[in-house]
Order: sequence, then C-alpha cells, then structure tokens
Amino acid sequence: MRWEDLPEQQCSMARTSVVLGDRWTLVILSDVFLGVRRFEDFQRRLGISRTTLANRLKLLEEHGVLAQRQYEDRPPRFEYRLTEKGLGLYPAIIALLDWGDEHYSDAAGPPILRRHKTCGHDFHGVMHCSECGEAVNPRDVEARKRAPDDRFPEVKRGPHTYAS
Amino acid sequence: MRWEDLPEQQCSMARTSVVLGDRWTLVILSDVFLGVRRFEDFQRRLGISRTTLANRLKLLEEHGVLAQRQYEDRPPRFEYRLTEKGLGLYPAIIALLDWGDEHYSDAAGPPILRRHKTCGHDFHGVMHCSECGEAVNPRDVEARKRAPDDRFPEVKRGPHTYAS
DNA sequence: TAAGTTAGTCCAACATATGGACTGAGTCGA
DNA sequence: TCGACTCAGTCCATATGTTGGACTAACTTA
Repeated sequence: MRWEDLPEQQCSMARTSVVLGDRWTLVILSDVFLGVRRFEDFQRRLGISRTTLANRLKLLEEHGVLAQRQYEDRPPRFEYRLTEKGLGLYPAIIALLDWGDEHYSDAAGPPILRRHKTCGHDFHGVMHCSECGEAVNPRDVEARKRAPDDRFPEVKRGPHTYAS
Repeated sequence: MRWEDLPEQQCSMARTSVVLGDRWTLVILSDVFLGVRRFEDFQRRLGISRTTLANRLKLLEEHGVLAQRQYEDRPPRFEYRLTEKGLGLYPAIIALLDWGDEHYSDAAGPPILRRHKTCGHDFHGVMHCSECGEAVNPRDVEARKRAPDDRFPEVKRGPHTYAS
C-alpha cells in the first residue's frame, strides 16, 4: 500500500497519521503550543529546512489544524495559529511530551516544565475515562470493531494481554 | 539540521519524534495495542512494505518500546510485545485515536470502539492534571524552561494565548 | 512430494528531505 | 536615497527513505 492510500483506510490512526505522521510535524506542533507562530521562528528554533517547513505548515493548514492570520498590514505578514481542531491535539501533545520527559530526560530533569495555572503546580497528564472519571490503564481497555467488515482481517493469537 | 541530529536537542518532542515520527510507526503501535504481535499480521493488516515494516519494528525494539519474545520452538518464531516503556505510550495513542475518531469518522461513527472494562462503558480519554485531578485545558497551561540556555532562542510575540 | 506458513532480505524505481542560493516586498537609520 | 535588514517563502541538485516484487530459509501439513 502506498502512503497516499492510507486515508481511505477505516482506521482512525491511519487517518491521523496522514496529518501528523512525519518527521517534523509533531515537533512543529509542540512549538505551536508553546506560542510559536511565525515561519522564521519555527525555522530558527528547529533548524528544519525551509522547504520542508513550508510544506508541513501548508499541510497542517489544509487539514484545518492551523490557520493563517494577518498580524501586520505593511508589509502583509501572516502567522500560524491553532484552530479548535488543532487545540484538540493538546492531550496527545501532552502525552507525548510527558513520555519523552520520562524516558529521555538527562539527569537535571525535563527541559521544559508545564504548570497548571488552575492549581499552580507543575504537572504531567493522566488519562482518565470520560464515563467513570477513573484513570485508564491499558489493561482495562477492550477494543472491538463497530461493525463487521473486511478491512481488519482476523489475527491469530492467544489470550489478549498487553505485556509480558 | 538533519533528522539524525534531532535527538541531541533538548526538546522532549524532538527526542520522541525520533522514535515515533514517521509515516508508519503510530499506525503500527495502535495495532500493537489492539493485540497484533506478528510480522505477517502487521504486513497483511496495514499493507506496509515488508522492508519498511522490518525497519520500523527494529527501531522500536532498539528504543525499548517493543521486545521480541519467542512463542514457538520449531521453527523458532518471535513476536513483538510492548515493554513497560511501550505501554507508557497508551495515553498518547488514545489521545490520537480519539482525535481521529472525532475529526475523520464517517457518518456511522468511529470504526473501532474502546470499552473501559472497569466501568463497562465505551469511552474516550480526558487528560487530567496529575496534581489537582482536574481536566486540563490548554489555555490553563503555562510552559517555562527549566534553566536558561541558548537552545531555545527567544521569540517575538505578543501576549500568550493559544487560539484566536 | 507439493503447497503453505512465517519472518525476513535484496534490489531498482520512485518519492521525499536537504541546505543553500535566490526572490520580493517592505522597514529602518544615516 | 542608499545599504542593511526582516520576513516568508520558492527553486534546485543532491542525499536519503519508501515502494513492490522476487527471493531465501526453516519448518509444517495434506
């Protein structure tokens, strides 16, 4: 299967990966959530090639994750801002940053700290169930297809557990 | 900057992207969380090229996200299982799947439903603060550098808000 | 004995990412 | 009004990554 055919798949992750699944997009987005909005700032901070940056920003705009907005008349200048759809990625960004903090920080700790203004503390994200409000453990989740179709051929395997 | 230099960056997302930031890895991982473990099953379900699949699985193993484990003696056969580090990606996977479900489902709804066995309901993830337990809104989060360094040049911008 | 299963590797063709130079509209200071 | 600077890109030849298809190799099953 070619990459271009992925969005036709039923799987939500396949569709999500079309937007986020490349080497730079997640890094760009985490910068956006830090408040970076301008082409030159992304380029300077990340060291990404200008061509690739332009392509990524265009893709994110086409997918409605970012929107361009004029911040200056003369000369006309535009910045990239998160849409509501883009804001919806915050839990994913937090989860990925927390994971990176946990597994790839040096001895001094994570390079960037996030403070929850509501309670005043530095925090990390904890994923909770929308229905009962409890923290979710992967072993307590059971996935099933909405309706039978032939997109997900059955898989041979034993009892379903997540890790050894 | 070349892709190979990213892990030397301080940013946790840069380091995370080295492992997850390509076209297939997130899709492979979401399959792993559905219980898929074998080379042939990944290949059949995803239609990914065998070369790329072998490369991705090797990378995930090198980074300690998956571990190979023998499930058959003769002929010797191995399957890929999540490590504890890999299990730690579950919140991110849930968040990305929920986002895909919300924005890319067809009229009939998301293709795969997840049930929280603890409470018995289909659910989506809600990101909560580890300190106060409240749900986290991106606008309530303030990021700051741990210590001053020159890796994150200052950025010109106005008051910090996340969206228009 | 022939066909099937599983987990790969190898290869040439194609697609994407790279840095560096360049464009173009405008500002700023002397 | 001149030269230097800012910002947001585009263009291009080279380098790297992805693709499908054929192939290997060890075993099992009919």
